[in-house]
Amino acid sequence: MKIITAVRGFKDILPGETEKWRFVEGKAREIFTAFGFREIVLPILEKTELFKRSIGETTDIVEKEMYTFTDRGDESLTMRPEATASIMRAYLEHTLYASDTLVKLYTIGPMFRRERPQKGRFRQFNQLNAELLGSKDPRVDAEVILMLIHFLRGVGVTDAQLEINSLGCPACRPAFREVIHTFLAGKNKGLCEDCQRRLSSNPLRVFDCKIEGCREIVASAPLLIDFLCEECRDHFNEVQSSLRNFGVPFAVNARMVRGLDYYTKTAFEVTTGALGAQNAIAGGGRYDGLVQDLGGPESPGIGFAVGLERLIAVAPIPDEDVIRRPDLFIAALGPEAQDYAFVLCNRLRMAGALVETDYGARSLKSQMKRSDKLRCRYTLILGERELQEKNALLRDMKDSSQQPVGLDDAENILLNILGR
RNA sequence: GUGGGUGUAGCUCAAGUGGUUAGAGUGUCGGGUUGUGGCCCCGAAGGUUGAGGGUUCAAGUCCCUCCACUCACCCCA
Repeated sequence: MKIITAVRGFKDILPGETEKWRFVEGKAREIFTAFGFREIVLPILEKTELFKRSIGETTDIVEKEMYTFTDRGDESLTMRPEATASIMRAYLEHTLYASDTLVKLYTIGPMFRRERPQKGRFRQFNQLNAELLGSKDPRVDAEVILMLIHFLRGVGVTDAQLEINSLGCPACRPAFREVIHTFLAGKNKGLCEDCQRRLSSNPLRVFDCKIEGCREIVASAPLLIDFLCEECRDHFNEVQSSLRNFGVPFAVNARMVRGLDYYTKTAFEVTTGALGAQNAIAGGGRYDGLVQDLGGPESPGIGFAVGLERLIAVAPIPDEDVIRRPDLFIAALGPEAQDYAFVLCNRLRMAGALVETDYGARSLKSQMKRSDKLRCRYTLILGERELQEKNALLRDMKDSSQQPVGLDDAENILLNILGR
């Protein structure tokens, strides 16, 4: 019979990997907490309308990547493709803005997008999101970015590149769209097919094209940051000076755009060379109009998302740092010793020690081999002779030395040796 | 959605232009040696060669279809 496999693009995270995930999540909680962020846990399923309104009807995510279905009550539901929309929904639904003007939230969990799987891209993937609502101070932008960089360093990622840009606001962006559209329309023959299409749908996207011909044209194109309104320009400058004050290295990439419509002003991306084409491990930006678009009060916000699969793929986390080695292996020979081992093993576990044993009545050789493989610190050898003499041999795996342990108070002696 | 690459044991890979019973290393299990594990030696289990069809006396090998994985486009974290 053929076994059932996981759905395409959906991955199991196996022991050996899970420890790294817990390590990264722990680091995030520790650092985000220090910056005053509180955790929020959100549902995976939302009304489809939420994503259409926030991400944008004509974005790729909404147009062709969402897992959308009609449930038994004839309601259109969608498995969230990102977290910001849900956070905004909860923010409004529970009027979180009423209790404090500044709301800082983070969340960790799976997102779903039906794309073709590829290196660093899955249909279910996990994101770490942080959002700060209620301030449009540019120093807040820098602070959020600082927190992100600090976190990445905390998990060992030090060679990542931070790029920032300003996407303008409803005051200056439409005018620039006209400028760029006019500019490109005159040279549209040199553009690739995709970019010809983008010309009408979203001209700003042409800046992001990797095709040589398009890049050449774009190289001489006017840039949005040269057309920013005064407010946006000042904001962007202050974000940059704040980042410099913090000593956060960055580069301005005037061609960076984002795939979600709600971004305004500051946008940023963290990339690494080790991931192939999917080189962004984190991205985010400001979204000053989003809450209002969803029917709420004026609440400027900024946030980012970290792709955890990608981060864990590049973060240098050695196994030794995160996987707990067993303290002790009890090798028992014969039924009586096994009975004894069963009791001792579990008593030690209840006292907090990580203890392994073998139940198969197998040879000492086999049991020692397993002890080695599990990299147990100590091995306790317990045979009939030892039972009669009321002791057992405790072998230190590091230096091969061994010492007898009295059986009458083996539990205490062992806990003492194991440092528990 | 569009291309390219790859599918043989749990894992990494072999099997000249089709040709006996599809092999090896590693891992697993058992045994020998060892002062009681590591090193070494012996043995065993483990395969519908991704699936289905076709060509042929004969298919892991050639052809077709499908599937999966993978990389890239696209998009994004």
